[in-house]
Amino acid sequence: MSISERKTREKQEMKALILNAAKDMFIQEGFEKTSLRKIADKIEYSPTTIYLYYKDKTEIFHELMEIGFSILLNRFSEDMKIVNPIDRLYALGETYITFALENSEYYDLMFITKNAMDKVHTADDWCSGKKTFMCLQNTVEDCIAQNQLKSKDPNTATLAFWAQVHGVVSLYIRDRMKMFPKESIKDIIYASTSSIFEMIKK
Amino acid sequence: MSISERKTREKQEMKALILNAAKDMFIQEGFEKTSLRKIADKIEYSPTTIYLYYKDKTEIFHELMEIGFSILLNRFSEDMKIVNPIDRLYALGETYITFALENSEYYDLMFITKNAMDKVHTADDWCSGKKTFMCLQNTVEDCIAQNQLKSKDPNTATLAFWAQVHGVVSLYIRDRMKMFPKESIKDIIYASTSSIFEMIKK
DNA sequence: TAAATAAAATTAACACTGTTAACTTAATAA
DNA sequence: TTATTAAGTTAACAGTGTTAATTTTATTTA
Repeated sequence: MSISERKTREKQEMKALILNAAKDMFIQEGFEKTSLRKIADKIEYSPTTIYLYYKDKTEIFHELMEIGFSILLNRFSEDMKIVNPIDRLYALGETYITFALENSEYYDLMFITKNAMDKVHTADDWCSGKKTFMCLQNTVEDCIAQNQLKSKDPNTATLAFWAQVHGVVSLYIRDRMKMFPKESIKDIIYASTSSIFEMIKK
Repeated sequence: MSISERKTREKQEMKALILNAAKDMFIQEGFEKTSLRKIADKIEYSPTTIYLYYKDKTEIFHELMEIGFSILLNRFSEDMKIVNPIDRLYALGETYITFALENSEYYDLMFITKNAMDKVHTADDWCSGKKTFMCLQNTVEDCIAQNQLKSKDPNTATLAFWAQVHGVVSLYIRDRMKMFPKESIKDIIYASTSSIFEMIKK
């Protein structure tokens, strides 16, 4: 039985090899500019070999997306230990922004890239994606339950907070902040979010 | 001198013909999936003819972006007549969201699409883009001057407000709101923004 | 160990893409 | 009417994702 074990292990290693090469190129060049032939070149295999391990290009993409979400979920898990809901909410926001600025290409394909959600249907896909969202939603609900937020409706409050942090980092990542002083952009990003935070809490 | 006049007019008409065909396809299919050959097919010209009127594919794209900004600027101009700064600010936010929901492909290429800003350098490009931003910035400054906002810093306040509306519509446009009840998404979008608005004003 | 089978990887090919160069057709000027 | 300029087309290049057929390699069976 050890031969089939090795086989599955080798299959896993090959998938990892492809994924790793793809990751580097996605991060540097983006999804569209990264071709399967370039990935194949990098790992010194023929382009079609990739199809023996991944159904198509988007499947590689989705696996990277899952990795991104598991990284973010990991960082969120630390914040979830904070007992006071409003402090927890603030920590989640800061973690979110820091993750986006440090892993902008991951963030890009998780929250911005077009058509990434096309084939996300089953509950199994998008799993850690939903979990990260639940961290935020539960925290907002806790805040409301403990009367720490001005808003009473969990849905609108969750979206408002998420939209705030997503808005600011996605404008930055997609290069729409040219009208702000370049040297202090990151400061402004954090400052604008924490100023909003001060206003939404009681 | 009337022949050269006609020539320049015909050139303009041809550009408009291409742009119009491209617009429809961009709006329905997006930038990447719209090929020059398909555009050429639609207007019944050969693909290379397009190059006699536009430098490359991105130049068509940028002209569409300019059109989008001029539409938005037009709607903003109406709001700018409102004398009370805080009312004006609220109107701008609502106009922004409505524009984004009604013209999502325009919005997409104006504020989300990757690399769209690559060749935007000169002050002449991006002109109405900057003007729309100035509407928001000036209004925020007016609000602060009249002590109608809790925030004192124009930069962070402007970004915070913009990020709020951009965040919410871009999550919607790029299909990241599957966890919200589908039938009431648009309501939640407007509700979350106006709830934030109530909190940032004095 | 040698032949048969299964798995892994490759080459060739298809139908696309944006873009350039060379050629043909139509319109203007001499 | 001929020479010149402009407009439009065809052919071609280098690239893309993907499929089918083929070869190479590894494993199993006789």
